[in-house]
Amino acid sequence: MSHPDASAQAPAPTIPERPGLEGLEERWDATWEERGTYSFDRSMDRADVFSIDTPPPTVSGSLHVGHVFSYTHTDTIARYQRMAGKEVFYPMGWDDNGLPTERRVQNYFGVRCEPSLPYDPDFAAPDDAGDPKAIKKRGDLAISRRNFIELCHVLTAEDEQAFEALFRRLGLSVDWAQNYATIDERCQRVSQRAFLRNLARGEAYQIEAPTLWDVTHRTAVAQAELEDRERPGAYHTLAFHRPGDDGDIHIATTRPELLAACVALVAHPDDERYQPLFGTTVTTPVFGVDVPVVAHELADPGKGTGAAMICTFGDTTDVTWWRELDLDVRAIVNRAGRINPEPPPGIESEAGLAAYARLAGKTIFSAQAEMVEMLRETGEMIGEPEPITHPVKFFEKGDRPLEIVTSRQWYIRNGGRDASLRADLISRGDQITWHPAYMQTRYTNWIDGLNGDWLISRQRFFGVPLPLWYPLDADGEAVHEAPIVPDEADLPVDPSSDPAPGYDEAQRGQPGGFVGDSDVMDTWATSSLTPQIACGWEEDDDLYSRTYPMDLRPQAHDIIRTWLFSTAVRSHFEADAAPWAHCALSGWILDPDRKKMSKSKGNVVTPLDLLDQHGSDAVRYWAANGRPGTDTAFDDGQMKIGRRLAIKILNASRFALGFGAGEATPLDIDPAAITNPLDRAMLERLADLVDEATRAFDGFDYARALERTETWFWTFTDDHVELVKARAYEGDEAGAESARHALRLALSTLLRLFAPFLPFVTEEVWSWWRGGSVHRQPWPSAAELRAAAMVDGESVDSAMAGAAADALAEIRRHKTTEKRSLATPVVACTITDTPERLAWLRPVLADVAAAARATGIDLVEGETLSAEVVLEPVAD
RNA sequence: GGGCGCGUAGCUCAGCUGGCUAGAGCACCUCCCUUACAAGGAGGGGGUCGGGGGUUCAAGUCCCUCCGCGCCCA
Repeated sequence: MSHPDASAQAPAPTIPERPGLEGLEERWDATWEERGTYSFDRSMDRADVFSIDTPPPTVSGSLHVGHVFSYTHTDTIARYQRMAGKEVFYPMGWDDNGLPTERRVQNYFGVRCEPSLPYDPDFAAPDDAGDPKAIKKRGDLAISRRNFIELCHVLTAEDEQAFEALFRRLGLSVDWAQNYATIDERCQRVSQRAFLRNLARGEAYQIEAPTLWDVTHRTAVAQAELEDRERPGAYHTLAFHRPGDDGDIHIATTRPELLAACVALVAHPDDERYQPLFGTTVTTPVFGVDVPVVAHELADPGKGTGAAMICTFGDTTDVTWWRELDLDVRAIVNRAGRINPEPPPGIESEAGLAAYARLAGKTIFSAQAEMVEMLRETGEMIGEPEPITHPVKFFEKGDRPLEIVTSRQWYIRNGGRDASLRADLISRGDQITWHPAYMQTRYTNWIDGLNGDWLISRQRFFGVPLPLWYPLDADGEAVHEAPIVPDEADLPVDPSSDPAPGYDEAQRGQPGGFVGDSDVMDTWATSSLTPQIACGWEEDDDLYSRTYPMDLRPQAHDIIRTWLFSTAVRSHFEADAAPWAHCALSGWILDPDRKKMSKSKGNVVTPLDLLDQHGSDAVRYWAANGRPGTDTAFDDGQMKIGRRLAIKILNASRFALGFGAGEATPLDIDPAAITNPLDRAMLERLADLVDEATRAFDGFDYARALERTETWFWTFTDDHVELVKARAYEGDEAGAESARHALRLALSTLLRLFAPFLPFVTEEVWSWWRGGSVHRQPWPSAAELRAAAMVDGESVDSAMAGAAADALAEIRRHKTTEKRSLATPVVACTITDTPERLAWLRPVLADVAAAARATGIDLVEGETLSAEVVLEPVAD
């Protein structure tokens, strides 16, 4: 069964006198919506479906040129697959989950999320929303998490509409009935259900451990969210004391403020300077704490003095040392990024306690200054701090260096601690075809470099809550080892406002009662489930069976480590399968200075302006020229060329359809009428083009398909159209009909080849003379074209078309060189060429002569192509 | 420091498993209103394919090395 848009009757032709591009976007978007041109037909079998795991754009913010770029790539593939016979499942999602939205909602409404508050069903958005002055006056309103999330929906709904409008304008062939939003009820349900199943199977676990911590956002962050930034710092050389009078050991550190947290000194086992000291004890400066000297390969003999202090915890290496060397914990930094008021165990001397008191409560920054001051006072700092620049770990959305604090967090296994899972996930990569192929290396490398499991709990509000409660013992302490889980049928739940199963809300926080887990899940813990969400996992079995695993994941290459990898993890656990057959990694848009375009650099062009200025087809043309995986320069010159191409298609179509138009009967294409050798040679070449474009698209190389089609089309208009023009207008009946039917067949083919790239102009022209939507037509068939080019089972040599074009070009060259109009009649002409090429030329010579305005052309055998041309004398 | 990618005309880029004199578009110069299109057409100039070395009958293409740029990870 085919889509109704495919089979509609061809109308009587209506060809505008002066066709134009203006207004095509609005008109055709409305028509497609009305006809359901892109709606998914869920009666199709899995084998006939092509399903796309569309990236949900972050709704808090705006779409930029990069979105236009990469979403167009996917759309060209979607449109090709649809025409190639697949029913395309092409949903859109909105990513409204997470920090960016949270911040906007806080600021816009002047509210603060307080997860301990109960849900207030009567809460209404503050009247002074969007008025910063009024909000500042009244202060932030504390509201429950569920109320907070409701406000997020209010704000994101507006953005979602604007995003949809832009994507429609761009011509994405998305089925807008398949939308989802990562914070909507369905996504929360899927996300919580997947977590519960991970938990039940032992793939999710909680542990109290040192954790990377962002002190600004007061949340734990995962390895995938880290980035290194170069920051100024300084090596401070500190003197540790050996027992008795054995002298000092000097160590260099960039974080002297953590001296109070020092639990050991470390050096490389092969470092001869320190070998005698391993196993001995030294005393820390200022605090006078005894710490062991230990050996570990991660200590770098070339750095500083070769010895380093291990603090709990200054960086991830400290964590490794602490774990592998079984050291004490002496934590001094709290979750607000300040020094704890109470001294850690081990600081006992009066002087040590007094020194610690000077640090207590200070920020990291001022603690460092204070510490340096104390070291100076005691003379235990050697020389002056030596300024350096070094990489410091940051949360990618944070602006203060990460600290490490010990806290209880939830994790999902991802191979970071398990070699066999790691190997399984790496080999999942082999079940996916990567476009371009080298991107798989990044996936493999990322997994290889993992150093821990995936931390998914976040101490934030606007996310999917962890669906967990904990019983409280008789003292009112949470029993974390015995989490209470909801029934799947009750999902989604919010433990901060829903009571734990088997308990009454009144028991919340009471000894013997329960407490809800107040954490939410990492955004990626939801977006890693987009295939499950979009395909209706455990929600719509029928849809799921027809769409999952999906065919294509398109995405940007910078989130292979996050989105792509985490999706692979979830699918591995949930379906024991790779989530998709293909993934296509798009590049970035660079500005003309070859820098990545970004808002902060102020070089972003708004997409709507671009679409207004150049037209959607023209912008799509530019985007589709960006090859898969390749960064592409922003270039409005390319958009102008795209616009010119679209106009050329209108005009060429007007010519090709001009014969017999105006009559009340539809224009037909009768292959039997195509008898002229030049027409047949053209169709042979067109068949080659179809083969090439098809091959390119099958390899997801849309850019190549476009480039070949475009080149062919310009040659077609410059050469073939000029060569057949006279015959089409005034040739004998058979010759004229052959030209006209061949032109229509070529046009029908070209419109379909261009349709994935230029959906508006091709649909416009299609509507002049054909029924239904071009976007539901079958992809052109090279075999049909070759069949149409045959007469009595014989085909012609396509080289005839080239010979004719070359001969015509030779005559044109003479006219141009003599500065005459191309319309100048030729009174005598002799063409010399090889016997082989003359044989090609002979059957099509009449068209060449007519196009050259020559009364006749003589042929002479020779070595190479040349022409002697006598033009009509210039009139006096 | 490790991994990946890139470097071809002034600009943006094609050039696939090595094979005619290295291509396209834009820009530039000259010419042409020709009944689809002047938002067009015909022609022209412009490149030691980042440097060096190697394999080969043959290298922009394969190998090594160096230089420069970008990204990812330490």
